[in-house]
Amino acid sequence: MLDERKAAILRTVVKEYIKTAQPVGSGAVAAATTMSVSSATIRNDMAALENEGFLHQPHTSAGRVPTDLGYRYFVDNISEIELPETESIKVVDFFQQIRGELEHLLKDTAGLLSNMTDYAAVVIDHSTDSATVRSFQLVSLAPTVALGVVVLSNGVISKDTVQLQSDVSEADIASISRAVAGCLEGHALTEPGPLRILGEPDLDLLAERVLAAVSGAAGELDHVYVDGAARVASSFDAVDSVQRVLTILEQQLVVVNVMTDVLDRGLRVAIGSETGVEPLEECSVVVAPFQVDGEEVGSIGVLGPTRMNYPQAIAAVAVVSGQLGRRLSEG
Amino acid sequence: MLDERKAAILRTVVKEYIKTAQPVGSGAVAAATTMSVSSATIRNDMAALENEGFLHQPHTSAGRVPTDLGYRYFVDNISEIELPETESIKVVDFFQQIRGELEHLLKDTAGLLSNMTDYAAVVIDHSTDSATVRSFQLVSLAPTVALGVVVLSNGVISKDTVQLQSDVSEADIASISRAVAGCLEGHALTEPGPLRILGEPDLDLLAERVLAAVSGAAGELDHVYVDGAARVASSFDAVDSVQRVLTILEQQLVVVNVMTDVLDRGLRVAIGSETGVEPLEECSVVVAPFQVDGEEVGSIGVLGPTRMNYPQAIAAVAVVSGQLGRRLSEG
DNA sequence: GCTAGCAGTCTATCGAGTCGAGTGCTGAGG
DNA sequence: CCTCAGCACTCGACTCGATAGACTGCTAGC
Repeated sequence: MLDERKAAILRTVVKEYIKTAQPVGSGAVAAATTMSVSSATIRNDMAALENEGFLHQPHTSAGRVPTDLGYRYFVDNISEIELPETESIKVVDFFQQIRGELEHLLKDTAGLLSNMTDYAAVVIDHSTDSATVRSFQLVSLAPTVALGVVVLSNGVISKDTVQLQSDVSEADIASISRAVAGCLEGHALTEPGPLRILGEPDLDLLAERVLAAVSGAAGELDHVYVDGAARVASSFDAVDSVQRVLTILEQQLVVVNVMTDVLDRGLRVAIGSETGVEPLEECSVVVAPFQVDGEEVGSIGVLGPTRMNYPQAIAAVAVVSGQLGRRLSEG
Repeated sequence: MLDERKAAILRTVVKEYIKTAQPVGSGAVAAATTMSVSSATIRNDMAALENEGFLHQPHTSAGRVPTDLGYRYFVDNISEIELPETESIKVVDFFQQIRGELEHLLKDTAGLLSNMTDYAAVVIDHSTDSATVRSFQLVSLAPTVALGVVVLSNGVISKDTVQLQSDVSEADIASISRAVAGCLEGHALTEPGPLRILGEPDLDLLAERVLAAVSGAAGELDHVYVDGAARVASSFDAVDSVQRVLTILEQQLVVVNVMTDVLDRGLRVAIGSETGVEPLEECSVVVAPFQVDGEEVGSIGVLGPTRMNYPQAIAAVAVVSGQLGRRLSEG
């Protein structure tokens, strides 16, 4: 545990470093706080903080830079999480005015969050896991290809093509369609009801395959929306850092894993190596789940440099996730 | 017009610069060619080439760098467009093995192209404009919200939500659904057939609104797939160049405009400012349309630095667009 | 028309020297 | 025991001058 003064010093070092991106010296800390101690005292404490692993000195005669541990202490002790009112109003307005498909809403939410924070933003939606099927239809595309189309209660559509070995008549397709629809409608896609027997072995087999294909496609339904990837570029000064991060951001699977992982560990913020992904060592992630009708159905987050404006990012993520949940609960 | 030797010199300068990213001197040109002239002669020609606008000298006592005009001459006079056989085989294999939805196919095609060239790749699909409707269904989502779902002959789904003023019974939704389906099925989404009159003014009005909404959504169907955006990072050495380019790549509308623009002007390659977009001044674009059954239904392209390996990129784009068209024509 | 040779130009690099920011330590004072 | 002014020290950043090297343009001879 840190005594109060050291904690204050650590806080100011982090804040200053976030602001200036330059190593922070004892003089700068003395100037930036209202503390009535001299820079010499601060120097002693900073040396101690370095020993304890919270700060790092790039070289003698340079100021200090926070370590991941330093940032960690900082975010664990943030008291005031507040967004300037103009910002919160922007968010509320955004969710009041937005109309249209769920997909667009989520994409635009990522855009909003990225805009507010100036980092890359991610929205992950698995509300589809718990949505119920409103309609199912099997549509014949080509002589031996059919497409199963599922409409879910949240307006999302899931589909999967099914290869048919031999020609199947339109009438048979229709009856398979009805049978599968019967066992899906009203249920979650992953938990279909019993499949009504059609009587013809060929068709029953096909119906089962269709059902398996369609409910199997449910796994792909973790929809991911990334926006503002370009913004992370300005946070780094080495081109290859930028490339590493962008490469990760392009792999949506990795992004999803990182975010769910962080949430599973009960964290809201993952700093540097805490992300668990080596190319993100210079990055931090701030996440929050969002809820619809009390149930967690997705998560949103931002990804930026470890030298991130945590209070602002945490506040933005919190407000947006709250408002997004509210908006989605309204339908 | 350039005499043969100057042309050869320009070619080598471009090739060397593409390879090394360093200004190319007369000595390097002499060493890289089989020409039996001395560096002094080459010097004279290079000075002339600079006067004519094909080369640029960053400063006295530096080698020369191609201008956009120099690249233009180079690409206009590329003779052998050939991909190493191993590469072409990779492409053919790729299209033989790939299965599944059109969307995944196109996304993976972008991935393939990016992989081959090491630049960002773009695939634009407007095959949906000419696809015919296989099925239409109106699904009720909430008391006053319904979703029109269109399944097209290429397996693509288009949808649009429709707000209903008042409660509409399930039976009425079904009859609207049938009416709209009747006038859409078998037609292109943009050219529906006549709408069957239901007799009830309220429902007819609603049916028209649904039809308008659904065929209006067709405009959004220009599907764009971008892959390998991260790769462009390594092509530049200034972080803000990277950011400018990435910002453009994130705006799919701009990307589509640039690519269709280039094709409309009858070009296959746009170099630097030829792209018509200011942030892409340091970039070049190589595009090709792809055809299904003889009809152009989309385009693919790569985006990289002006210092691009044009022969390789042009060859890759050509081969991939050809194979993609062939694959899609097979169904 | 070509080219060897040469003088001239400009960059990149290196070392020396200086500046300044910031440190750690010490010793005096509360 | 804590605080702090003072001081010597360290080390990166910047400047300057000199040097080396990469090219060039020009000239004069073949």
